[in-house]
Amino acid sequence: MSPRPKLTDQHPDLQAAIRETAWQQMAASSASSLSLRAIARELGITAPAIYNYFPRRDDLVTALIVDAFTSLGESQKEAIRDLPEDDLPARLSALGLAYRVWAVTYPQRYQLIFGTPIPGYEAPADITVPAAARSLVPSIETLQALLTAGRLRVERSAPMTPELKSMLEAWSQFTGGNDIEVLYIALVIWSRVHGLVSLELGNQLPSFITDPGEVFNREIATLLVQYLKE
Amino acid sequence: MSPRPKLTDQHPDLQAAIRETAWQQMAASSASSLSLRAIARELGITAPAIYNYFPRRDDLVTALIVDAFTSLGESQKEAIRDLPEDDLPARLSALGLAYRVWAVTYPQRYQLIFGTPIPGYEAPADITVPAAARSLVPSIETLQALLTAGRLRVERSAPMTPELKSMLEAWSQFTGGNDIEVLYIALVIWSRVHGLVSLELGNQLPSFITDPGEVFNREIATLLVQYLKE
DNA sequence: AGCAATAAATAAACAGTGTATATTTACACC
DNA sequence: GGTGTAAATATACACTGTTTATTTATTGCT
Repeated sequence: MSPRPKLTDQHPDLQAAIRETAWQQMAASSASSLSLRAIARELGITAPAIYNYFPRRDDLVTALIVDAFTSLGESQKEAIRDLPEDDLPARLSALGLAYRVWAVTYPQRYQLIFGTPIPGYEAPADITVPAAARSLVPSIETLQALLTAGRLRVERSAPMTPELKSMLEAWSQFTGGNDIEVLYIALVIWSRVHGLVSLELGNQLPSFITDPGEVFNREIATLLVQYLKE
Repeated sequence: MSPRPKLTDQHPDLQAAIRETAWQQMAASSASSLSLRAIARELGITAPAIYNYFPRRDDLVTALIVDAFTSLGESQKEAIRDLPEDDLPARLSALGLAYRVWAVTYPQRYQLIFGTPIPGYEAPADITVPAAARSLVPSIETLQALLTAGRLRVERSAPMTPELKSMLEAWSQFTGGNDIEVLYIALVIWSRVHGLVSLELGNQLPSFITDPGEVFNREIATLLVQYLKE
């Protein structure tokens, strides 16, 4: 085999092909089974060739994480696209349910983002945190609309310390003026939804919970009861 | 070196020494840096020698996971030991706060249990799930005591489907007759606490949340407001 | 058109991993 | 005191990510 294949012989977009093959292999077994050599074998190239597109394995992993976050963000937008803009409770509920559906549908993407399946890999926070924040946008917008409509119940929370308030205010300045109570509730709702999904996918729920979706659905319904009024 | 060292020359309890060294190395770097060969080097033995104590690497990992769950359970018991038995809100709060303190103190143990840091490792649910359930016992007992004292607010949750009810009843039968609403609330409180801690340790919280403990503390306080009455 | 520069691949090698096999030897027991 | 067993070693295999030097297709310049 010649050291450099003719343009016509090789993949049109090897960079994308590598990512795609990586996803295929992670779907076939688990997120931790990512292997540069295996990807190279599948694509009919040698392992070092990948280094032209991803200087280190970690760069490939980071690219995959961005892919996964994008997929999550899309699914969140999708979830409320066909719902009437004024049915805010329905939209909030749909966002929560869609989070779990996405995670159960693509467990590898979920594990890649929220687990730590790649040994020695440390996610660059400057890339992953904004990507994560982007997928939170639909919930933040919905909660803000609820507050504006006077339908968000904020009085049933414990008081905020000045420290908490100032952190949330910094965040608010960044998002362009969301109410800090909106940001807080978005954060804790996310973490509630995330917590349940994380335990479900990690097989950590008590074995009696044969259908975690049942618990999840009730928790979403309870969220509405706890945080919405009227 | 002779194929078998004299008893006086070797570690008194090699099995324990292997686990201990594994913890040391995971603490030194990360949970994913577990390596049989590195452990063997540290102990002055060869890698295959470990197979006398753990037939596969996964068996060592499972033993470590049990260790970690035991540590978590101890810390939960410890958290309420010195609190008066009748101050149930204080006990519930202490259990929640102790969960995070434990996780932040021993991130490797936490990652080992709830992350998936070991490639290709699949936890045997028949071992890990009971271990996880054991560390839930203190919260379940506290919530049950709250219900008995008429201080648990159960009316602010969404209704249960028959399916959910029957799963919880099976669980109740196993724990020896806890109220199913107690089990449900224990589960969702755990998942709420777990969700926040998981995002904090995974560095997934928005960068503005410079002190996640602040969010956590308010969430524990809010939990008390939402689920306790009087 | 021809030549130099660049870019993208290969080949080979290194250090590391988990694991299987065969071999050696210290210990325990009859 | 010999025998059997158990616990270690030595060796080897197949894998991993990564580095280096080498080769060659493509591109740009004169």
